[in-house]
Amino acid sequence: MEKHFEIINQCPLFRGITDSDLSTLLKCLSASERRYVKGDIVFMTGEPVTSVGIVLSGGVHVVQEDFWGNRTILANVRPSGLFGEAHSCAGTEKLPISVIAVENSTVLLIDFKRIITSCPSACSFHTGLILNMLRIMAKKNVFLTQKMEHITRKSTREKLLSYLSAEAQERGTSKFEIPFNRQELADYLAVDRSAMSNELSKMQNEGLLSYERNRFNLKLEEN
Amino acid sequence: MEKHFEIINQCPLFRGITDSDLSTLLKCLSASERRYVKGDIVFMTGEPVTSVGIVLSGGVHVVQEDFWGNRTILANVRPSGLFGEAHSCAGTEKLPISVIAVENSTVLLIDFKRIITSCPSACSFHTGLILNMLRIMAKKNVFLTQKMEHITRKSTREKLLSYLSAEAQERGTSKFEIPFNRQELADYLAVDRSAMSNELSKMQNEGLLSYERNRFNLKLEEN
DNA sequence: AAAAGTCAGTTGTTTTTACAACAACAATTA
DNA sequence: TAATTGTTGTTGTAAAAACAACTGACTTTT
Repeated sequence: MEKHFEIINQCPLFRGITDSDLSTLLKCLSASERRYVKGDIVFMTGEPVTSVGIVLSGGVHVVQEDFWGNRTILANVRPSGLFGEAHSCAGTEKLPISVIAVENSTVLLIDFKRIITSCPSACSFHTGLILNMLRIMAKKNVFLTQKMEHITRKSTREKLLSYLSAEAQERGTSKFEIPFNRQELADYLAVDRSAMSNELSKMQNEGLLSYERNRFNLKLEEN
Repeated sequence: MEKHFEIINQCPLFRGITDSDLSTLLKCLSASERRYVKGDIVFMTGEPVTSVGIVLSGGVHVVQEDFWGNRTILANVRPSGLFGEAHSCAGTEKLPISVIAVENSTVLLIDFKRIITSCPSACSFHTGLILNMLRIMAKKNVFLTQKMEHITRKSTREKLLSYLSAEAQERGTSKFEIPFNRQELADYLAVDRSAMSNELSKMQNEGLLSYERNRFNLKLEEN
């Protein structure tokens, strides 16, 4: 497992924990390293999940399969990436998703109870780990809430304005750059790219805003 | 503050904590009770937030105001309801939302740092509190992720199928009831009610599913 | 029992969006 | 430099969605 220490350290769950402590901590957590070959199922839909996973090598997909068998990839997790934290913490009884190895992979599994239960030897790292976990989920929460805010708007225009407005406010200026190209923005807002481009054009004509590539400028009134 | 103990106890943050302990705990947390008159601002957009709030009486709105001043109500928090937990935990520097008293209200504010920092007297409740917080955020996380999964679909049909499919899988049966009426479902999926009703009709005609009021039955193939 | 209210489905119309195809331009690579 | 690839904007068309208005079934209130 030692050879993966670098990867593990990059995982936000272990932020602030030194290499020398890591070994003790992992033992204390009874973390277990598992190998999967391409196509293997790490977590299975419908089953309960009690562990969080960290990809050490290879990669896994978080996928969802609907009633009719249509499969959607929800996430692509790469080395040092975390998965299953929300469900194992929330105590989900039937996983609504599956986790599948997309190539030969190694994964570190940690029983969630172990993370939140102080060990008999009262190792001081649990607290740090729990706080890391808290922060990870809080950030994801904020992210999802913001995105939801944009996506729940009915029209493309409203989605765009909601998103651009939020960017402007976060930066505290009406001139700003966005971290997406058009296709990425369209995917983020769940709309068609060309329709979105079109809507941007219209808004520019109407004097609501101006832009060039990923530089935007929001305008109050028409001036 | 004692008169609000019942309300506080109903807050998921204090789950598992007895009334007799509550008093000690609140003191340890330096929880402060604040009064607001209708229209007062509890948290202000653009400012950092370091506390979580619990509504004791009255009620607050979490609102978002965009660049052009259009206001949206994101949440309506009633007594025993929690707000600000994700942002105060994530360390958001500029709050993207405001919290406003919709009537004369009392609110309990707790500094987030106090929650996550073990007090000198090593009161044992912090751990419980932190775990409650973890679980609250994890559940919200799961909820948001699932909803996002449905809403990011482009067409009304896809949104419906994604949602209904998830319900069926969660219950482990193709016949189930949903906890929404049509208008609520339409709001949840961010689509127009009549258009949604229409789409449901079409799908029933096509033999994909059948329904009556809020009882649904998903069907494999046409049979 | 009548009246009012709620809820779901239906229809027709208008508006919006997706989709497809292409042109202009920029950036990258050979 | 030429060729290739990627990105953005534009246009036309077809499909989908929103919107508005109305019906009928069922509930609750008076």
